[in-house]
Amino acid sequence: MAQVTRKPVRIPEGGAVREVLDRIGDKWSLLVIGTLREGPLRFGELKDAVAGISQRMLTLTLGHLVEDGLISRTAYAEVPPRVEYELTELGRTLLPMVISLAEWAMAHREEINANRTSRIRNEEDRPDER
Amino acid sequence: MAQVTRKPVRIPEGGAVREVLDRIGDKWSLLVIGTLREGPLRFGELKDAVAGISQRMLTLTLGHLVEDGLISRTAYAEVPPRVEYELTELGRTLLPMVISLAEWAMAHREEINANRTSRIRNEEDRPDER
DNA sequence: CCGTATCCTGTGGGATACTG
DNA sequence: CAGTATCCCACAGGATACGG
Repeated sequence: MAQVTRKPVRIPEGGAVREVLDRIGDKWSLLVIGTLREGPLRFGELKDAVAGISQRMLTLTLGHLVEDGLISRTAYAEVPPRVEYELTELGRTLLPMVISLAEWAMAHREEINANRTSRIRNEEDRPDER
Repeated sequence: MAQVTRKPVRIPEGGAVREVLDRIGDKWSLLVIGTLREGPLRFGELKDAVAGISQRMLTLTLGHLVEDGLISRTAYAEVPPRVEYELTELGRTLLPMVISLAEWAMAHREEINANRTSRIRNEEDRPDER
């Protein structure tokens, strides 16, 4: 997702979709939201739960989501600092889709992989058909 | 979405979600899929319907989606070439989520924008609080 | 009309090191 | 523990021109 830098893009009305996709359609947002479905989590817990995410990206992603009002951030002034992130009302309205998407992903992963590798094999089998 | 270049990323099991998100979570895939909800469309029609997409990206996106078996491509050997794209069975199973997502986007766009701009204003009001 | 081939830039995002 | 600060570059993706 590059060069979205607020182009003119008049976009009749489906623009709203683009706009929101530019927000939650990045590499980690949906994953983070889905991870918070059970309840609040600390920074470190999220880091562990969302496998593969870097500290930097978790910070940034959380920042955006808090900014957009999808999750809330609560910092407890304790000795080892503790910060908890939790879905807001708004964030929770997004949850059903995230969960559906995740389930769809799990259910059809194999099929998609099969499709694409079979197609690749077909192309490789005919070295020069152009 | 950069450097997804098939990292090792062991990811316990939510990896399936990452994998699928890497496919349909790009800038245009969901938009294209949503646009095909009514039925088959020609290349040019898609280009017009998906506001803002470049010819190149439409070609690439369609290519991936066909590869993954989410949409089908039918070329008619006519004088001005005609090519139609249509959701496959698999692709249609994804439609409910895409539509929900789009509706959610339209419904909450304002709210999200309000959240973020109010926050930005707060920061700007205090020019030097660092 | 439907692409494909190039070229080129912006930026997403990882790695690493440092603070309160 | 929970970030911030830098550095850095692979690559998404726009613009443009050409081809069947």
